[in-house]
Amino acid sequence: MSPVELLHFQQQQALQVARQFLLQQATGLTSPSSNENKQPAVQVPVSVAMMSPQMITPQQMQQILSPPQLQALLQQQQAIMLQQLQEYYKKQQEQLHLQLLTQQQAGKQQAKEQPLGNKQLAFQQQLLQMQQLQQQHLLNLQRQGLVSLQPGQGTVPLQTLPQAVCPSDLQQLWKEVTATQPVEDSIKQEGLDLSTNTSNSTSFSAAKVSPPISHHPLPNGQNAMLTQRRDSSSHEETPGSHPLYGHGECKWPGCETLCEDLGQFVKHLNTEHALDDRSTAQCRVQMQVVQQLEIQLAKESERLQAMMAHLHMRPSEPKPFSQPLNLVSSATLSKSTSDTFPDGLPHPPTSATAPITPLRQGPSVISSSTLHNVGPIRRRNSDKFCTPISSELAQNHEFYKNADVRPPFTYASLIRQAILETPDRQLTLNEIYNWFTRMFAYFRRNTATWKNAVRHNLSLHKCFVRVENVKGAVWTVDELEYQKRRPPKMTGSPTLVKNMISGLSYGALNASYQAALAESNFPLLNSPTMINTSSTSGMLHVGHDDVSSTVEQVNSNGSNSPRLSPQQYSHQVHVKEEPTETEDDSRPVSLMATTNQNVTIPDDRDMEEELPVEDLS
DNA sequence: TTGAGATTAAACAAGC
DNA sequence: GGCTTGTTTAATCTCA
Repeated sequence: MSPVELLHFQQQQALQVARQFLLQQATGLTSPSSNENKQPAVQVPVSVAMMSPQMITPQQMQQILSPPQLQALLQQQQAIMLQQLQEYYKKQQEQLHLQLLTQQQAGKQQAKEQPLGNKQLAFQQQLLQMQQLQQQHLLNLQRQGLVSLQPGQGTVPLQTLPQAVCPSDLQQLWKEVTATQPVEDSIKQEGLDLSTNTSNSTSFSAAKVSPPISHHPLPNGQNAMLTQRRDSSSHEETPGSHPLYGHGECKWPGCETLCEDLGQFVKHLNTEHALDDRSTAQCRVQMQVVQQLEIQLAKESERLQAMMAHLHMRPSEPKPFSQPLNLVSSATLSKSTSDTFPDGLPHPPTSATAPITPLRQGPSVISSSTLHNVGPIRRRNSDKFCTPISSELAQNHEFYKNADVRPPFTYASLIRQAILETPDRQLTLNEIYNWFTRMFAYFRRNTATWKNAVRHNLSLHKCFVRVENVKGAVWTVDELEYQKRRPPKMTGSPTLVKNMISGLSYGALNASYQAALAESNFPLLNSPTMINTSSTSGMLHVGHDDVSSTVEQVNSNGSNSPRLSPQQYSHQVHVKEEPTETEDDSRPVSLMATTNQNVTIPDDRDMEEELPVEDLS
């Protein structure tokens, strides 16, 4: 993208931001209910609210444009925004004045009964509010650096500017106003005195001012650039530009005094809008306006969150379901989710549903980047990063049970989980099938496919040991083999190791959600299902199963080596008798056949004796 | 680009 | 013979 294109793009963005704000302002002004809302104000950073989602980050801009270009760009944006805002406010003022005149004429007929019509007063108040809204918005813009003093304003006595009042000063003003004048009086005074300028010549003292532009850093780091731009001596902007000065007249609420140039305006500002009861009352009203705006913003934000929650959670869809943990795709969604649900976790679905998608979908339907279940993406994050599948299933049990979403786990991990969930750590093939269908809606169809896969996995992986008992053949898990089967891949990666330490390495989980899950996952890591104490599956590892279980965590813990952890290593020494590729090569049968033959023995006792014998071989 | 792992499909055998 | 269970191979896909 060339600088010219970027410039144009930025201008469009600035226009869009201005339009969005104007729309919000219009909504707030025309909404009668907004004035009735007396909820506590919610502090919402306007800089965030104003941020356009598609806005290019300052880092990107800095990479593309040179500092002078950036300065010119920002100045252009601000000029456009300011111009649009001023035009809008002027139109609003004209419209309100028109309505006011109409009401005044109508009010004259009722003047005998009501010296001052309520409607007229309401209009006046609305006009006042609108004007103060304009001022407040300009103040906000300036505080954020979106609108700044123009280069030519370097001569302006900044201490006289109303936006120079810092919050503490406003609080002081507030105290003064509340101590001297009731709110109603101040409003009424403003309402009746919109076009008069009767203030005295008291001026702001330097002690009561703060720097003209507060140094709230913008979230995207634009502060530095804007500061730099303020020091710039460039151009373009007409020197006679001021937030309260436009179209040759004073924009102070209710003033509209014509000023030929900025100097005259400044003089007018110092004399007519100095610190007095009237100005403090205006500040007080302005604070109320701000409060209402914040309430309105809070309402709109809440509405937005509800909309997003609706669109993502689809509660009214015929197949509602909650998203599993790793469905949260963005910080925004995460925020909305956490706001919607106090526990910060997606709530399980409340109703059983039919399969969401009849299509065969990729395992990683639940990746962070793919919120929706589309695309044959495969990602078995559980195996890759030793995901505590038990915790995942525990937290999203209802989801997987009802939603036709393929679980993001490998067949092997699912089979292992099914086996480990049983008290005796063993399952027949049919019981494994039942566990799959019971736990996952996804496995209630295409049975031939996934059952074949289950059988294939059971036979393929050495970690699954077939044991024949009196009831027939059952499958158990050799935890050690399971760990050996998948050596850690996070070799030397501090980040991954760190994630593993936390036990939250869902891979697809975003950082915020990982943080939210931290507490809930740790206890689950120690859940009984994660501790393998089965004597059956343990075979020769009786007494080591806890270690084996620990290995899963210890592995995650710190070993930055692809080799086994100390526990595993000692284990490996101890169980070196287990079939290895070399040993199998010397055998006439395959590894799997050997393993299975070794363990497919009449009873556990023989089985336990078998392997030490193999050790000797 | 490549290798490893996972998935899917299929063939085949054994047992009931 | 049909079904289930179990084994094995091969092709394909995904990801690091």
